[in-house]
Amino acid sequence: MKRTFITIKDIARELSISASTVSRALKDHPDISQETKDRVVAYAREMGYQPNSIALSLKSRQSHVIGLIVPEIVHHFFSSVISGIDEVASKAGYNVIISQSNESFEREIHNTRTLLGSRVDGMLISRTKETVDYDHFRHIDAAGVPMVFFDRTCEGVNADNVIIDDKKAAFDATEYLINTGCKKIVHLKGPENLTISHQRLTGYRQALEKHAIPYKSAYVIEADNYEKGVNAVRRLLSEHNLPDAIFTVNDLTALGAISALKEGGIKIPDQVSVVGFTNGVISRLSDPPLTTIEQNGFLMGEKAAKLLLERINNEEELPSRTEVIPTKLIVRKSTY
Amino acid sequence: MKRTFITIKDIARELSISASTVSRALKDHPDISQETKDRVVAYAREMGYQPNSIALSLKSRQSHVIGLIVPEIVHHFFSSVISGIDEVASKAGYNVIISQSNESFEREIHNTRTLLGSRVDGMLISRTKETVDYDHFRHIDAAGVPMVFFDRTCEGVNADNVIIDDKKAAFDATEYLINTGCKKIVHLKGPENLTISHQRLTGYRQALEKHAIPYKSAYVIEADNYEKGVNAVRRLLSEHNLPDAIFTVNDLTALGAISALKEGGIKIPDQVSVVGFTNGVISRLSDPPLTTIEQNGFLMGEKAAKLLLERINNEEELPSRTEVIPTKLIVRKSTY
DNA sequence: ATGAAAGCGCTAACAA
DNA sequence: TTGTTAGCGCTTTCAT
Repeated sequence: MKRTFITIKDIARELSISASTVSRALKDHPDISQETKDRVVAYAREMGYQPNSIALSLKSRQSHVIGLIVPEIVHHFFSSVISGIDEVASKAGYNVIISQSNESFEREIHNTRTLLGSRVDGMLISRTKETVDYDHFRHIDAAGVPMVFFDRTCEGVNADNVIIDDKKAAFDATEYLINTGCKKIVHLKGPENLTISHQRLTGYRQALEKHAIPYKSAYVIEADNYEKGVNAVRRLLSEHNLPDAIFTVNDLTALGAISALKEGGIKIPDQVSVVGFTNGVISRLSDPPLTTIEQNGFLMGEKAAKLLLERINNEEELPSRTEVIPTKLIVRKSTY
Repeated sequence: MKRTFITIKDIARELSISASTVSRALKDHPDISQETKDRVVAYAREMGYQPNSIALSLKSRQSHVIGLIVPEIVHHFFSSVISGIDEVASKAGYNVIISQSNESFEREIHNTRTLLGSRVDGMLISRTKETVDYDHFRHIDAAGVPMVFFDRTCEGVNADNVIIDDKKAAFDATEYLINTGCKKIVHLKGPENLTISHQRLTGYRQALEKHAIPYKSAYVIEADNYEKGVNAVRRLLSEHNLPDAIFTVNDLTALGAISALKEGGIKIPDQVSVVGFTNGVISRLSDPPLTTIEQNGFLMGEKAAKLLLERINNEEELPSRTEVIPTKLIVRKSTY
């Protein structure tokens, strides 16, 4: 299977003109006579000439490629982000090279090296949970390649960040529960070592505080996946410690909670309201449909790509910016 | 923000040797003295030298990049495929440029052009539902760029295909329904234009035939998303034409069907059994959990990438191959 | 209006 | 053992 790409030289030889004339004719340069242009364009089209962007990249020192590193592709949130990135990038004439770190620090480092070798014009990164050392990112910056972090930021690295306001989102969710009459609100929180867990917990506490509801540590339980959600709620039920609302760190955990509640014969939302976080596909389709926080991954991807393109196309050093993607409470049938 | 990449020339100048010596030293060429190698390697490492793969690509006429076109990234099945592709590609030293067609024929054509321009070494494609004309794919073949289609194939195009045994999977699903006592089995099928739709319909028919259940065209309705699933079943209900089972072309449609059944007060699976197709995350979490066909996207991605790499690394023309990924019926609570 | 030549970063055949 | 040269495909001064 051998490649058969026609080049500018081929066209030049065939039409007995020089390569530079062909090049100019192809880009409608004013110096070239209409007749020559017509001949060149006609022949190029006939032969299906496709400019070699590798040669262009080498010449212009611009690859028109954006490097992307995500922890996992198979994840509704991240794939939404990727989709948003692709949308903006392709419109601007950029290609996207994708790579996943699989939450492995080693792989993340390897990915940055590869992308640097590919001379990507910029990188979009969501770091792994493991990543605590940012030298590889500083190295990218030192090479003069702009970066934008999304969802998971890196303090102290010269780059833009795109995040959501976790604290406010959690506050909104909790306040909504309070406003619909709930007083005993359990929070199923995320792992200690993630910033989002803290932020969301803080938003929850602030809402309670505002409405003079005492904070009870027994009502905050670590659970961030389906199974843990099931177990946490089963325990509450067995202790006859039924709350009137549950606010979870993500949708899957909420579904686990709902499953355990149903199992215990508890009516949702009549006896217990449930609010999730993310607004993934599943939240719309669960039974009952889940009230949740919309965390717009597509928008985050679009925004991150736009910030990156701005940086790429700006000669001057821009100051580090942090963009906050708005969230929204989506009320469905798991609450009043 | 200006790029600061060090080149072989820079190293050569600094060490007062020629560029070719540096090049050879860096790849441990036997001709070069150990001393020179040491100096070069040390300096290169110190300066963080990263070979410019664009220059390498131009020289070697190999980009080590695979082009990927999917209809939609935000889709559990496709993101699984992408993940599998990335796994194999990155291990083999290939990058993946991703692009989505958004089920638009125009965009698909545009994507193929762009990727061709990028001189990708091969393409992995799942075409849009709209695509009926394959000239743009033939053009890729004419350029000598190998292709592998996955999930959605293109008859008459010189390429490999990776599919699942849709016919058998549909047969298995339908026969399972029959074996659990169902006789009036509705099939919500996919669009005419996709081979998978036909295959799944055929499997459904063959199962009926085997068990001497007459095929009724009124029981086969085109519906391939949530809303259409809802509508199709609502119509059946309003016509008092309740089946005892529904087999759908994908999970989302099944959930739509379930939603409409619940709305009509129909018990699942007591009155109607439901079987989906794909085994995405949602199927495990729906209420009731959905019986479905496991369609291993990750494996499909891995296989497709492997076939493509084989083609890329083989000079000889290989015959068109079709690889079938095994499926499995996952029985949950939406059936007996 | 067109052509010749140089160069982007790298490799490899050929010289020395 | 190392250097010189040419060339991958293209653009772009600088001639003509």
